[in-house]
Amino acid sequence: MNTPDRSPEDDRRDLAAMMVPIGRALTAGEQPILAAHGLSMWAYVVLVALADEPVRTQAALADAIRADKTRIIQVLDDLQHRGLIERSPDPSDRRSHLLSLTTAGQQLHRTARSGIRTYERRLLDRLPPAERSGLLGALATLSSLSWQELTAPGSGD
Amino acid sequence: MNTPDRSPEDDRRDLAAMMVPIGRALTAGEQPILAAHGLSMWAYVVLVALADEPVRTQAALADAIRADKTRIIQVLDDLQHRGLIERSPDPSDRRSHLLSLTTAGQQLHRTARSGIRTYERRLLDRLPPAERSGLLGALATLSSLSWQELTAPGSGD
DNA sequence: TATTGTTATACTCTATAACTATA
DNA sequence: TATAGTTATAGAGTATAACAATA
Repeated sequence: MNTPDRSPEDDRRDLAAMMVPIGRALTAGEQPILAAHGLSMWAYVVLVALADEPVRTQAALADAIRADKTRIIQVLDDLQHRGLIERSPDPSDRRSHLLSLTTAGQQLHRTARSGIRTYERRLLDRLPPAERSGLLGALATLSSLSWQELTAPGSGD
Repeated sequence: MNTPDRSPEDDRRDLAAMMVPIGRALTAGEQPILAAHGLSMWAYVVLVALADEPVRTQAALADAIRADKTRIIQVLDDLQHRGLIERSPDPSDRRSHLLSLTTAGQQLHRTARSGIRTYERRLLDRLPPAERSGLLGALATLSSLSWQELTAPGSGD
């Protein structure tokens, strides 16, 4: 049995062992920025999800942000009471609520997102340009892959 | 107030919004590989931490892997019962246990790590070379930063 | 019968407090 | 008294089950 070829790249920590702690740090870094606007992480995720276009049901929203439908109810309650989102009963199906941002919600989303971008820019400035653009490109590419492709690549995807 | 300059890079999802789900997927992708060797994620993390050199106390190990000292006890119990690690009482201070891998533990670590690398290689093969090397470089750079530098970059670090 | 939204419950993971044995 | 390891307990976050309203 020969020693397999090892590229220099192989002498590194496992991907998840680097990615997960960095993700935790990013979350921790965003937290005070969001808290300054009275937003929890889930509340911000909801604002982001509704920013592009309204969503027809709470279940669809939960699905889109990979959350449990029971988990976002209190988040939606709070956002609604603060006038940041609207829950309009669908006249054609009174079971479901059309979810959309109010003007105040749109503004808060833009403000919070801007704060997060400033934070991210400061962090990314510590990376050499090639790493910075490679990271952003790789994250975009990986984000576009399905769960199956991410968790079992090369096995019939 | 003018519209601020926006580079094309700014038209993307938030870093954490991409990094955290990818980290979860990587963890999920590793899980069956580890389970095939009877290893939990924490058990694997312990093997990795002990692979380079023994650790003098359980508290120091917990610290090194960012775990609570109470959390790794059952993991250590299991690894010890399976003959993968040794807990040798320190003769000079019988409160503490020197932790080290047995030969079987070293072998299992190498085997599991190799399986994980194969998985990661298949996934990384889906990335263009520049993204792949940029990602690995960026993850290494970011991993080397302190918590303070990651969560509050540019504010006196 | 199935689905939307909701509430109540249980489960998992993690952290805190309290104990023992050594020092 | 302080520390290493352990056990027991409590807390946060999450998912599951059960319910009422509507289709």
